[in-house]
Amino acid sequence: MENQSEQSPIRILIVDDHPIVRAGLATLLRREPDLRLEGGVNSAEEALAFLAGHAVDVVLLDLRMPKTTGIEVLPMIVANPGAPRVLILSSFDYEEEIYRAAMAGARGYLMKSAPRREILQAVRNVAQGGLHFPEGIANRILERKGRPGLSPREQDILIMISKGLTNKEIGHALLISQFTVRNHVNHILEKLQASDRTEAVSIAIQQGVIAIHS
Amino acid sequence: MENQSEQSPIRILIVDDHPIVRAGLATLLRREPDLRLEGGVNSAEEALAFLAGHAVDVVLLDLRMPKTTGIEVLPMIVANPGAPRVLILSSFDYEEEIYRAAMAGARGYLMKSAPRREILQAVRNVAQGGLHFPEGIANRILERKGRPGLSPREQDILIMISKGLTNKEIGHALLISQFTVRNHVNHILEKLQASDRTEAVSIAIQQGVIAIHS
DNA sequence: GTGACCATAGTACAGGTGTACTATGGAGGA
DNA sequence: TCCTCCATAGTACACCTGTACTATGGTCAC
Repeated sequence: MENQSEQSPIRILIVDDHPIVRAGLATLLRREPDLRLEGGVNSAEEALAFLAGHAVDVVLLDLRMPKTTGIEVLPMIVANPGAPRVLILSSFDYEEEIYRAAMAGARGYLMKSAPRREILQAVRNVAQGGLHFPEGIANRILERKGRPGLSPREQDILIMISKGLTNKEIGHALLISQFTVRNHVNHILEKLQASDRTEAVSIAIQQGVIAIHS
Repeated sequence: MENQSEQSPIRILIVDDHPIVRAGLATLLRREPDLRLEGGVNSAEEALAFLAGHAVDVVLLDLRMPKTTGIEVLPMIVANPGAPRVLILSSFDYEEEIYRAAMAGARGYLMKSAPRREILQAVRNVAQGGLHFPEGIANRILERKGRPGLSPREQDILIMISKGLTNKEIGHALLISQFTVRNHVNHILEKLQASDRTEAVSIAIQQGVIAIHS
């Protein structure tokens, strides 16, 4: 595990549902003698199947994919000892997403808009056991660590708020009192530092706390 | 303008701030004998500069870019006669974005997750003067055509709503009465078919009517 | 110039929201 | 055990919101 470039190459799997991105990464990685692209798949399911049959050092994982998302397979990939290191590739820097990825065992986080040089550096860095989280993001994660996250109940309620339901309607739907709902709402406002339910939804979508429903 | 593949190749410019995506597209396009990649730039400004000095048939344009966005340069690219055809490349299918791109003169709209085959087909289609909007999207645009869009004033107010301001605060900031603000809000709710201001923000972010502020 | 839309301003009222409290019971960590 | 967090439930009150109206003046297209 010292100088990989003169020993065995770093074996890489790309997991991304965008053919263009897979092709771009493949082109980039193939130029490097110390890196070997073992495969590219377009879903979380295929990634698990591939990993069952191939030895891989680093998985480049897209977070936003149809069906099973990157954040969902991440724990399954890194679970057993000797598992590949996972480097997240994302289009966004939604804090919540980065935070969850870090907590779920990702070894690094890269924006797809990163320059080629940084991508190669991150792959090598992660392969050698390092962590690669971009400048500033680490700080933001630490900031967030102090603040508590939303509880499951609070998340449920926030999603219903984003759909325009009133406290009374939410209480009815969840079979709890509207007063309880109001308490949860107040906690949500505190935690997100929002001044009202509308700003809370805005912040939550922005931070990736709740998904943008289509 | 008949059979391009046996005459001059289709000249292409890629405008995208993601190096990986540019590399992937370049790899894809270079394999095709009837397509010629003239260049790849990473911002709207560079695109205009490039187009001033090079003849190009098709521009592959990313909508989401830092500084000037794709939607902003689009009119500048297609303005003069003999201008290249523009094919939008987006990561999303936000209706509002597609609609605005179509209205601003784009000849096609592609998701980055589209298969390679479809991308090549779209490029050739657009180069020959055709339109390439994916299934379903055309219908959704037509549906939307019936509905009026938000007026500039309404957009201003919606953005302030998303930041948690009350009607009174918005009125004060915009130097108008809170009653006027309330009227605008009601029009926003009608137009977006939202049940309250919170759902309006949720819908607006989802549709790309207002940006996700960072 | 007539109609359509936009931006402005107002009134009246029912009902929802946010704040500030108190309170209980369960789960889990130190 | 004690403390914290979570989920639950309630009261009281000031204020905000959404609805339903009316109304005026400007712009722009037909």
